[in-house]
Amino acid sequence: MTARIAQVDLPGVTPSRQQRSRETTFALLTAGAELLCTRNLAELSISDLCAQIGATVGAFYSRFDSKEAYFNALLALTLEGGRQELLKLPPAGSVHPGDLDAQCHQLVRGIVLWMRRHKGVLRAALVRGEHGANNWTGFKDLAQALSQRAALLLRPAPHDSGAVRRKPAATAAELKTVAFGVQVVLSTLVNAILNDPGPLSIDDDEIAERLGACLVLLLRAGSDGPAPKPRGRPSKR
Amino acid sequence: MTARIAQVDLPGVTPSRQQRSRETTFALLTAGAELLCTRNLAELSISDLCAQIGATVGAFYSRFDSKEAYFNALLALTLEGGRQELLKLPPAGSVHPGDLDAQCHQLVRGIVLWMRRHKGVLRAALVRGEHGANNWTGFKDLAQALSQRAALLLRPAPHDSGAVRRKPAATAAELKTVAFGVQVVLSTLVNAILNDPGPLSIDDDEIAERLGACLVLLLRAGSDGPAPKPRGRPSKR
DNA sequence: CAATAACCATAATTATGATTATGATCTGGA
DNA sequence: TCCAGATCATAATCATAATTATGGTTATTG
Repeated sequence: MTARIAQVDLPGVTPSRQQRSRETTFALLTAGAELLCTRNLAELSISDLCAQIGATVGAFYSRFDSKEAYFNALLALTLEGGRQELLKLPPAGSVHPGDLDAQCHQLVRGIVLWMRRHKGVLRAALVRGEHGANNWTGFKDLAQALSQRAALLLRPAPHDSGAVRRKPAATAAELKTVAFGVQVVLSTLVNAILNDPGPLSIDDDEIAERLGACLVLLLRAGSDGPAPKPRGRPSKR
Repeated sequence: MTARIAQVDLPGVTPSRQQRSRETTFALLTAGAELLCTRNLAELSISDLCAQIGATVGAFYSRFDSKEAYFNALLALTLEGGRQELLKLPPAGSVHPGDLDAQCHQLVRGIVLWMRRHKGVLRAALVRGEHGANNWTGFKDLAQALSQRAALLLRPAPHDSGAVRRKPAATAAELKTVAFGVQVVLSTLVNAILNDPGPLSIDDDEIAERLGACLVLLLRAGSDGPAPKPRGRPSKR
């Protein structure tokens, strides 16, 4: 999404055969991402969008099959960028146990920075009610990938330090703890983008601090202590 | 919202002068809450809504000024009910320090149960992009009230046990910690309602367990240890 | 430098659903 | 019981914005 005015090959997007159309396609996508910081998807009319870049609806429909296809493309590109960027966090593959704290903070901070940069598209996508699941699965995939990433924080890669004090593989319970931690972190950020309930907003650096710390607490509590004391009957999932 | 077919006096709602209309008003509100579990607000057409209860659009518009007024009323009633219900949680006003754990769990569980029961309206309200702030402020108020409530958990009411080991009033830092904890809990639940990202959904009892435990961790960490170690420059707010 | 296909602008068309107009039918108080 | 509202049903409006139709303009290619 940054600078590559390269081909965009996605369903519902007419492939460009000339440089000109590649540019309008790109311009439309970029302008949309920008405008979605203000309006939501329903409020973003095709003609507004086109006016923004000095084009007309005719141009739009010669590039995209429909408004939905357009937004799907925009979202797909955004998420793909996110995958690229986030899955290299935290940078170091193997860490010393003591680094858990720093690594968590770094991971969360990376997520926050990415989300800030894509507020508009993310909000629009998250708000889009029901419809085809095509939409939300992309998020789930990303979240799951992040979860796996975070699991590595807890249990460094098997071939790591010589010490063999812990089993190399994380237990199922630990995996669930990690997944829940990621759910909490992402949910808080998503809600900050959607509703900004306060006290901390997505643009406060402190939100990254606190969520990082929160993740540390959850991971630690889940890995040494027993599972959070069960009450009531067992739940599903 | 439960059984009182009493007057509903809200802006945009025409006051009923006959029993009949009181009933249709109530039926419309109830049916809307139900239908919103499936569709979102945009997908809920007035005629669908009316068909649902065997009425027609004429009836609707003789009760409500507009669709927006209708939903505002629905939301207002829902939130009012929430205030009534949630602000009596946790039941005991004064608690022993050791009860923090149990109280947190109870508070969170209460919130979860309430949210489950109002999924539809809550989702619709949360999804409603931008527009007049009339909407979201209701939530903020509730969240803030909950926050104060939670603050009491941390620091029991001043006139409590004879022991004077802690200052009776919570520090500003502690209040912020509490507010953040509430933000995390509510955000996770809101996102569970909106997007159900997993692993835990709003209908899993385990989500209440884990969030309760999470709240405990956050409160404890914030009240004894120093604030989460600051890195980078200080943030706003 | 044509000729042909891409590309795009303009001006309809269409679909949807909220809102209103109009007149019947009901209700509660006298 | 009877009637003046109150309430509701039906059938138009209206507004909005997505989508299409049509034809002109621009780029590639032989």
